Amino acid sequence: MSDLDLVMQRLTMRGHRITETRRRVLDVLVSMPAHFTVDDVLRQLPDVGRATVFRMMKLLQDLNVVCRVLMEDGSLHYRLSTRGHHHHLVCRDCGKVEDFSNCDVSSLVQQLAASTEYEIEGHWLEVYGRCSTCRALEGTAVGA
Amino acid sequence: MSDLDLVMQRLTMRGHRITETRRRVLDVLVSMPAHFTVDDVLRQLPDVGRATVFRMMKLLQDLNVVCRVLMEDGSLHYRLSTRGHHHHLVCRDCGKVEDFSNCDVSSLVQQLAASTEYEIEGHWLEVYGRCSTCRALEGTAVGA
DNA sequence: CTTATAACTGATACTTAGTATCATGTCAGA
DNA sequence: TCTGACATGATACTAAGTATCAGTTATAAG
Repeated sequence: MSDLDLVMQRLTMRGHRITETRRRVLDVLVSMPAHFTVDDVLRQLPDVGRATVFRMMKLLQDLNVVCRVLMEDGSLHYRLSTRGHHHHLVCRDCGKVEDFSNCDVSSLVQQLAASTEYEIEGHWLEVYGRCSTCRALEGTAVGA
Repeated sequence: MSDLDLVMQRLTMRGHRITETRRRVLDVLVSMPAHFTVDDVLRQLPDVGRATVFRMMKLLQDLNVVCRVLMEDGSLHYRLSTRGHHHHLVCRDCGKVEDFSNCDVSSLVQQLAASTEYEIEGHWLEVYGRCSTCRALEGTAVGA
């Protein structure tokens, strides 16, 4: 059973319907690069409505199929989610996104909880930098 | 010398001018709650142009006077910045925002740098939870 | 295999956040 | 006080997302 079928199954399990449009959007999503916008998706599916794709992205966020990435410029993109809690390491040159979940924010969170008396329920962490490929490229660039 | 004067000084030092509008916007900013939107500011200054306030917010971000807060719903608000690098602890009930800078993300960052060969240049961390006040309130609430 | 209906769709219009343009106004240095 | 670069406000625009609504379709009950 393919990943797409799994998503379909999760949809029906939640009382949602499997439609041709949803199938087509999902097909496009898996072919997308590291991160994308709704308009990227729409460009590949000109006959699908804007609202439909936005509705679907919200659905897929609930289902943990996609998540949002906060870019360094403050804009939010979408991306296929690895299952469960994770964070993003974003290359600010090529835009590549890597996940990591071995985040030891937990100790920080405990520390915070103790010092502030907050009941911590979640966190959002994005790390920005430059991937090895982009660093290598800069080494060979002229103007660098 | 007041905080506002300090900001003015920083503006002139960077070659910007002190205008009546800027003074008025700054006055409003310091009277704002924990976080706010540009429209919150505009409501208090109906005769100031939208673009002007947005321009000013960008300027003030450069000057480290304000920063942006990512709310749990994904919307971005502004807030007066504590000087320098820090993160936000946001109460999802009352919206209160606290800063913390004793973040030991540095060890995490080092770990990431080693395992991914990224050159890490920055990070964004927001922690969500419920402050002690809101937790206490829930204890007394009926429907809880 | 029908059929009823709740869910889905696309169009449209709207909202919110922010940017671009441009003619007018004004700060601040010479 | 003059002057030009900087700042302003109006306007129009873009981008991201939501609301509404009439028409379509999946699906499950009969």
